[in-house]
Amino acid sequence: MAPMKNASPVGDIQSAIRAAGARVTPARVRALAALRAASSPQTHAEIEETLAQEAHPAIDRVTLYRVLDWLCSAGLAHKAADARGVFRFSAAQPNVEHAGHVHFRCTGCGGVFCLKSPPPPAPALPRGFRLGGMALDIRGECPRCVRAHS
Amino acid sequence: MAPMKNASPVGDIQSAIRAAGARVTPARVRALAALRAASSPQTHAEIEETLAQEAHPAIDRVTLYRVLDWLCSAGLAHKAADARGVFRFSAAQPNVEHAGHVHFRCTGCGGVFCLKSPPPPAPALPRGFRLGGMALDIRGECPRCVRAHS
DNA sequence: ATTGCGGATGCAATTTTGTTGCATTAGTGC
DNA sequence: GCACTAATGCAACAAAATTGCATCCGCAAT
Repeated sequence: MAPMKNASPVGDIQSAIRAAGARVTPARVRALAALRAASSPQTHAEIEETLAQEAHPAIDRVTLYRVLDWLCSAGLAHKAADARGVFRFSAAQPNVEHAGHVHFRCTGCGGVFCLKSPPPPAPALPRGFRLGGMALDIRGECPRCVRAHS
Repeated sequence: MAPMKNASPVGDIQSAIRAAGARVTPARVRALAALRAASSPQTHAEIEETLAQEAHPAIDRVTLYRVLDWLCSAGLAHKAADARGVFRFSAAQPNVEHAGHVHFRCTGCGGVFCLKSPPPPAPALPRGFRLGGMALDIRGECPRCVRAHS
């Protein structure tokens, strides 16, 4: 099993959730704790199984989906599809500002890494086009997957 | 819709399939032709819809899955999960380099436009990371949708 | 503490995406 | 043309993710 190294104090988790302007519920606390304790990006099923072994009341499948999506929209987690096409969730590293830099997505494990590089300037658009948003998607393999793959 | 510029001669496709040591069937020819004509990696559903509009007998959903997987195992196509977790297929050995320009996706009509702008330089990666690909996804509205929307 | 509001949850049902089994069809070499 | 078998089509299945709605509970005002 994955070693549980980075267990966050419950207080940190609660204040992180509260700081995002939402209610502190068991589902959110436990899901975020599981994400932070995990040593690699987890699928919904893996998180569900982890939480099921916790001697607390089980969390509904759908609720877990919604909690995970909320964590992402709150900036507390990242969501990315792995090589099999299933979503993997990982805890966002605290103290990192997520505007103004680029994300690297590992196609092997689905992990998201923050690069120091600033985002590129928007290219010139032809007449009439209206710019909505821009996403520089860098894909590749993280060091661990590079080793495991060979 | 995306313009169909890069249609391969049917003979090329047939010999490519034959060279892979397999039978030349309508499903394989049409699927590979659709992939080569596409201006961006296509999902199974998109390819299916494209082929359905072709006034030929429809190709079964499962057959298309198997054909696409076969094209990949034969080295004629590539398969990769996109950000939504859906597999996208693209023709291998592209005569058209799709790494040499940027795509603009209209959030209104879903159309994809190829911009002339060169892609930004790849940011420096930390040690151990292997760069797989880079996609600058620009979203917004195309001129027609800008007019229709206001 | 009590109460009320609305966000959060649980449950059922549905959609989307992809796979497996098997009988039938059709491409290819002869 | 004929036979052999890869390839197809159909049905059923399975996994992953979403939607609708009634109920519950965190939390702030009282």
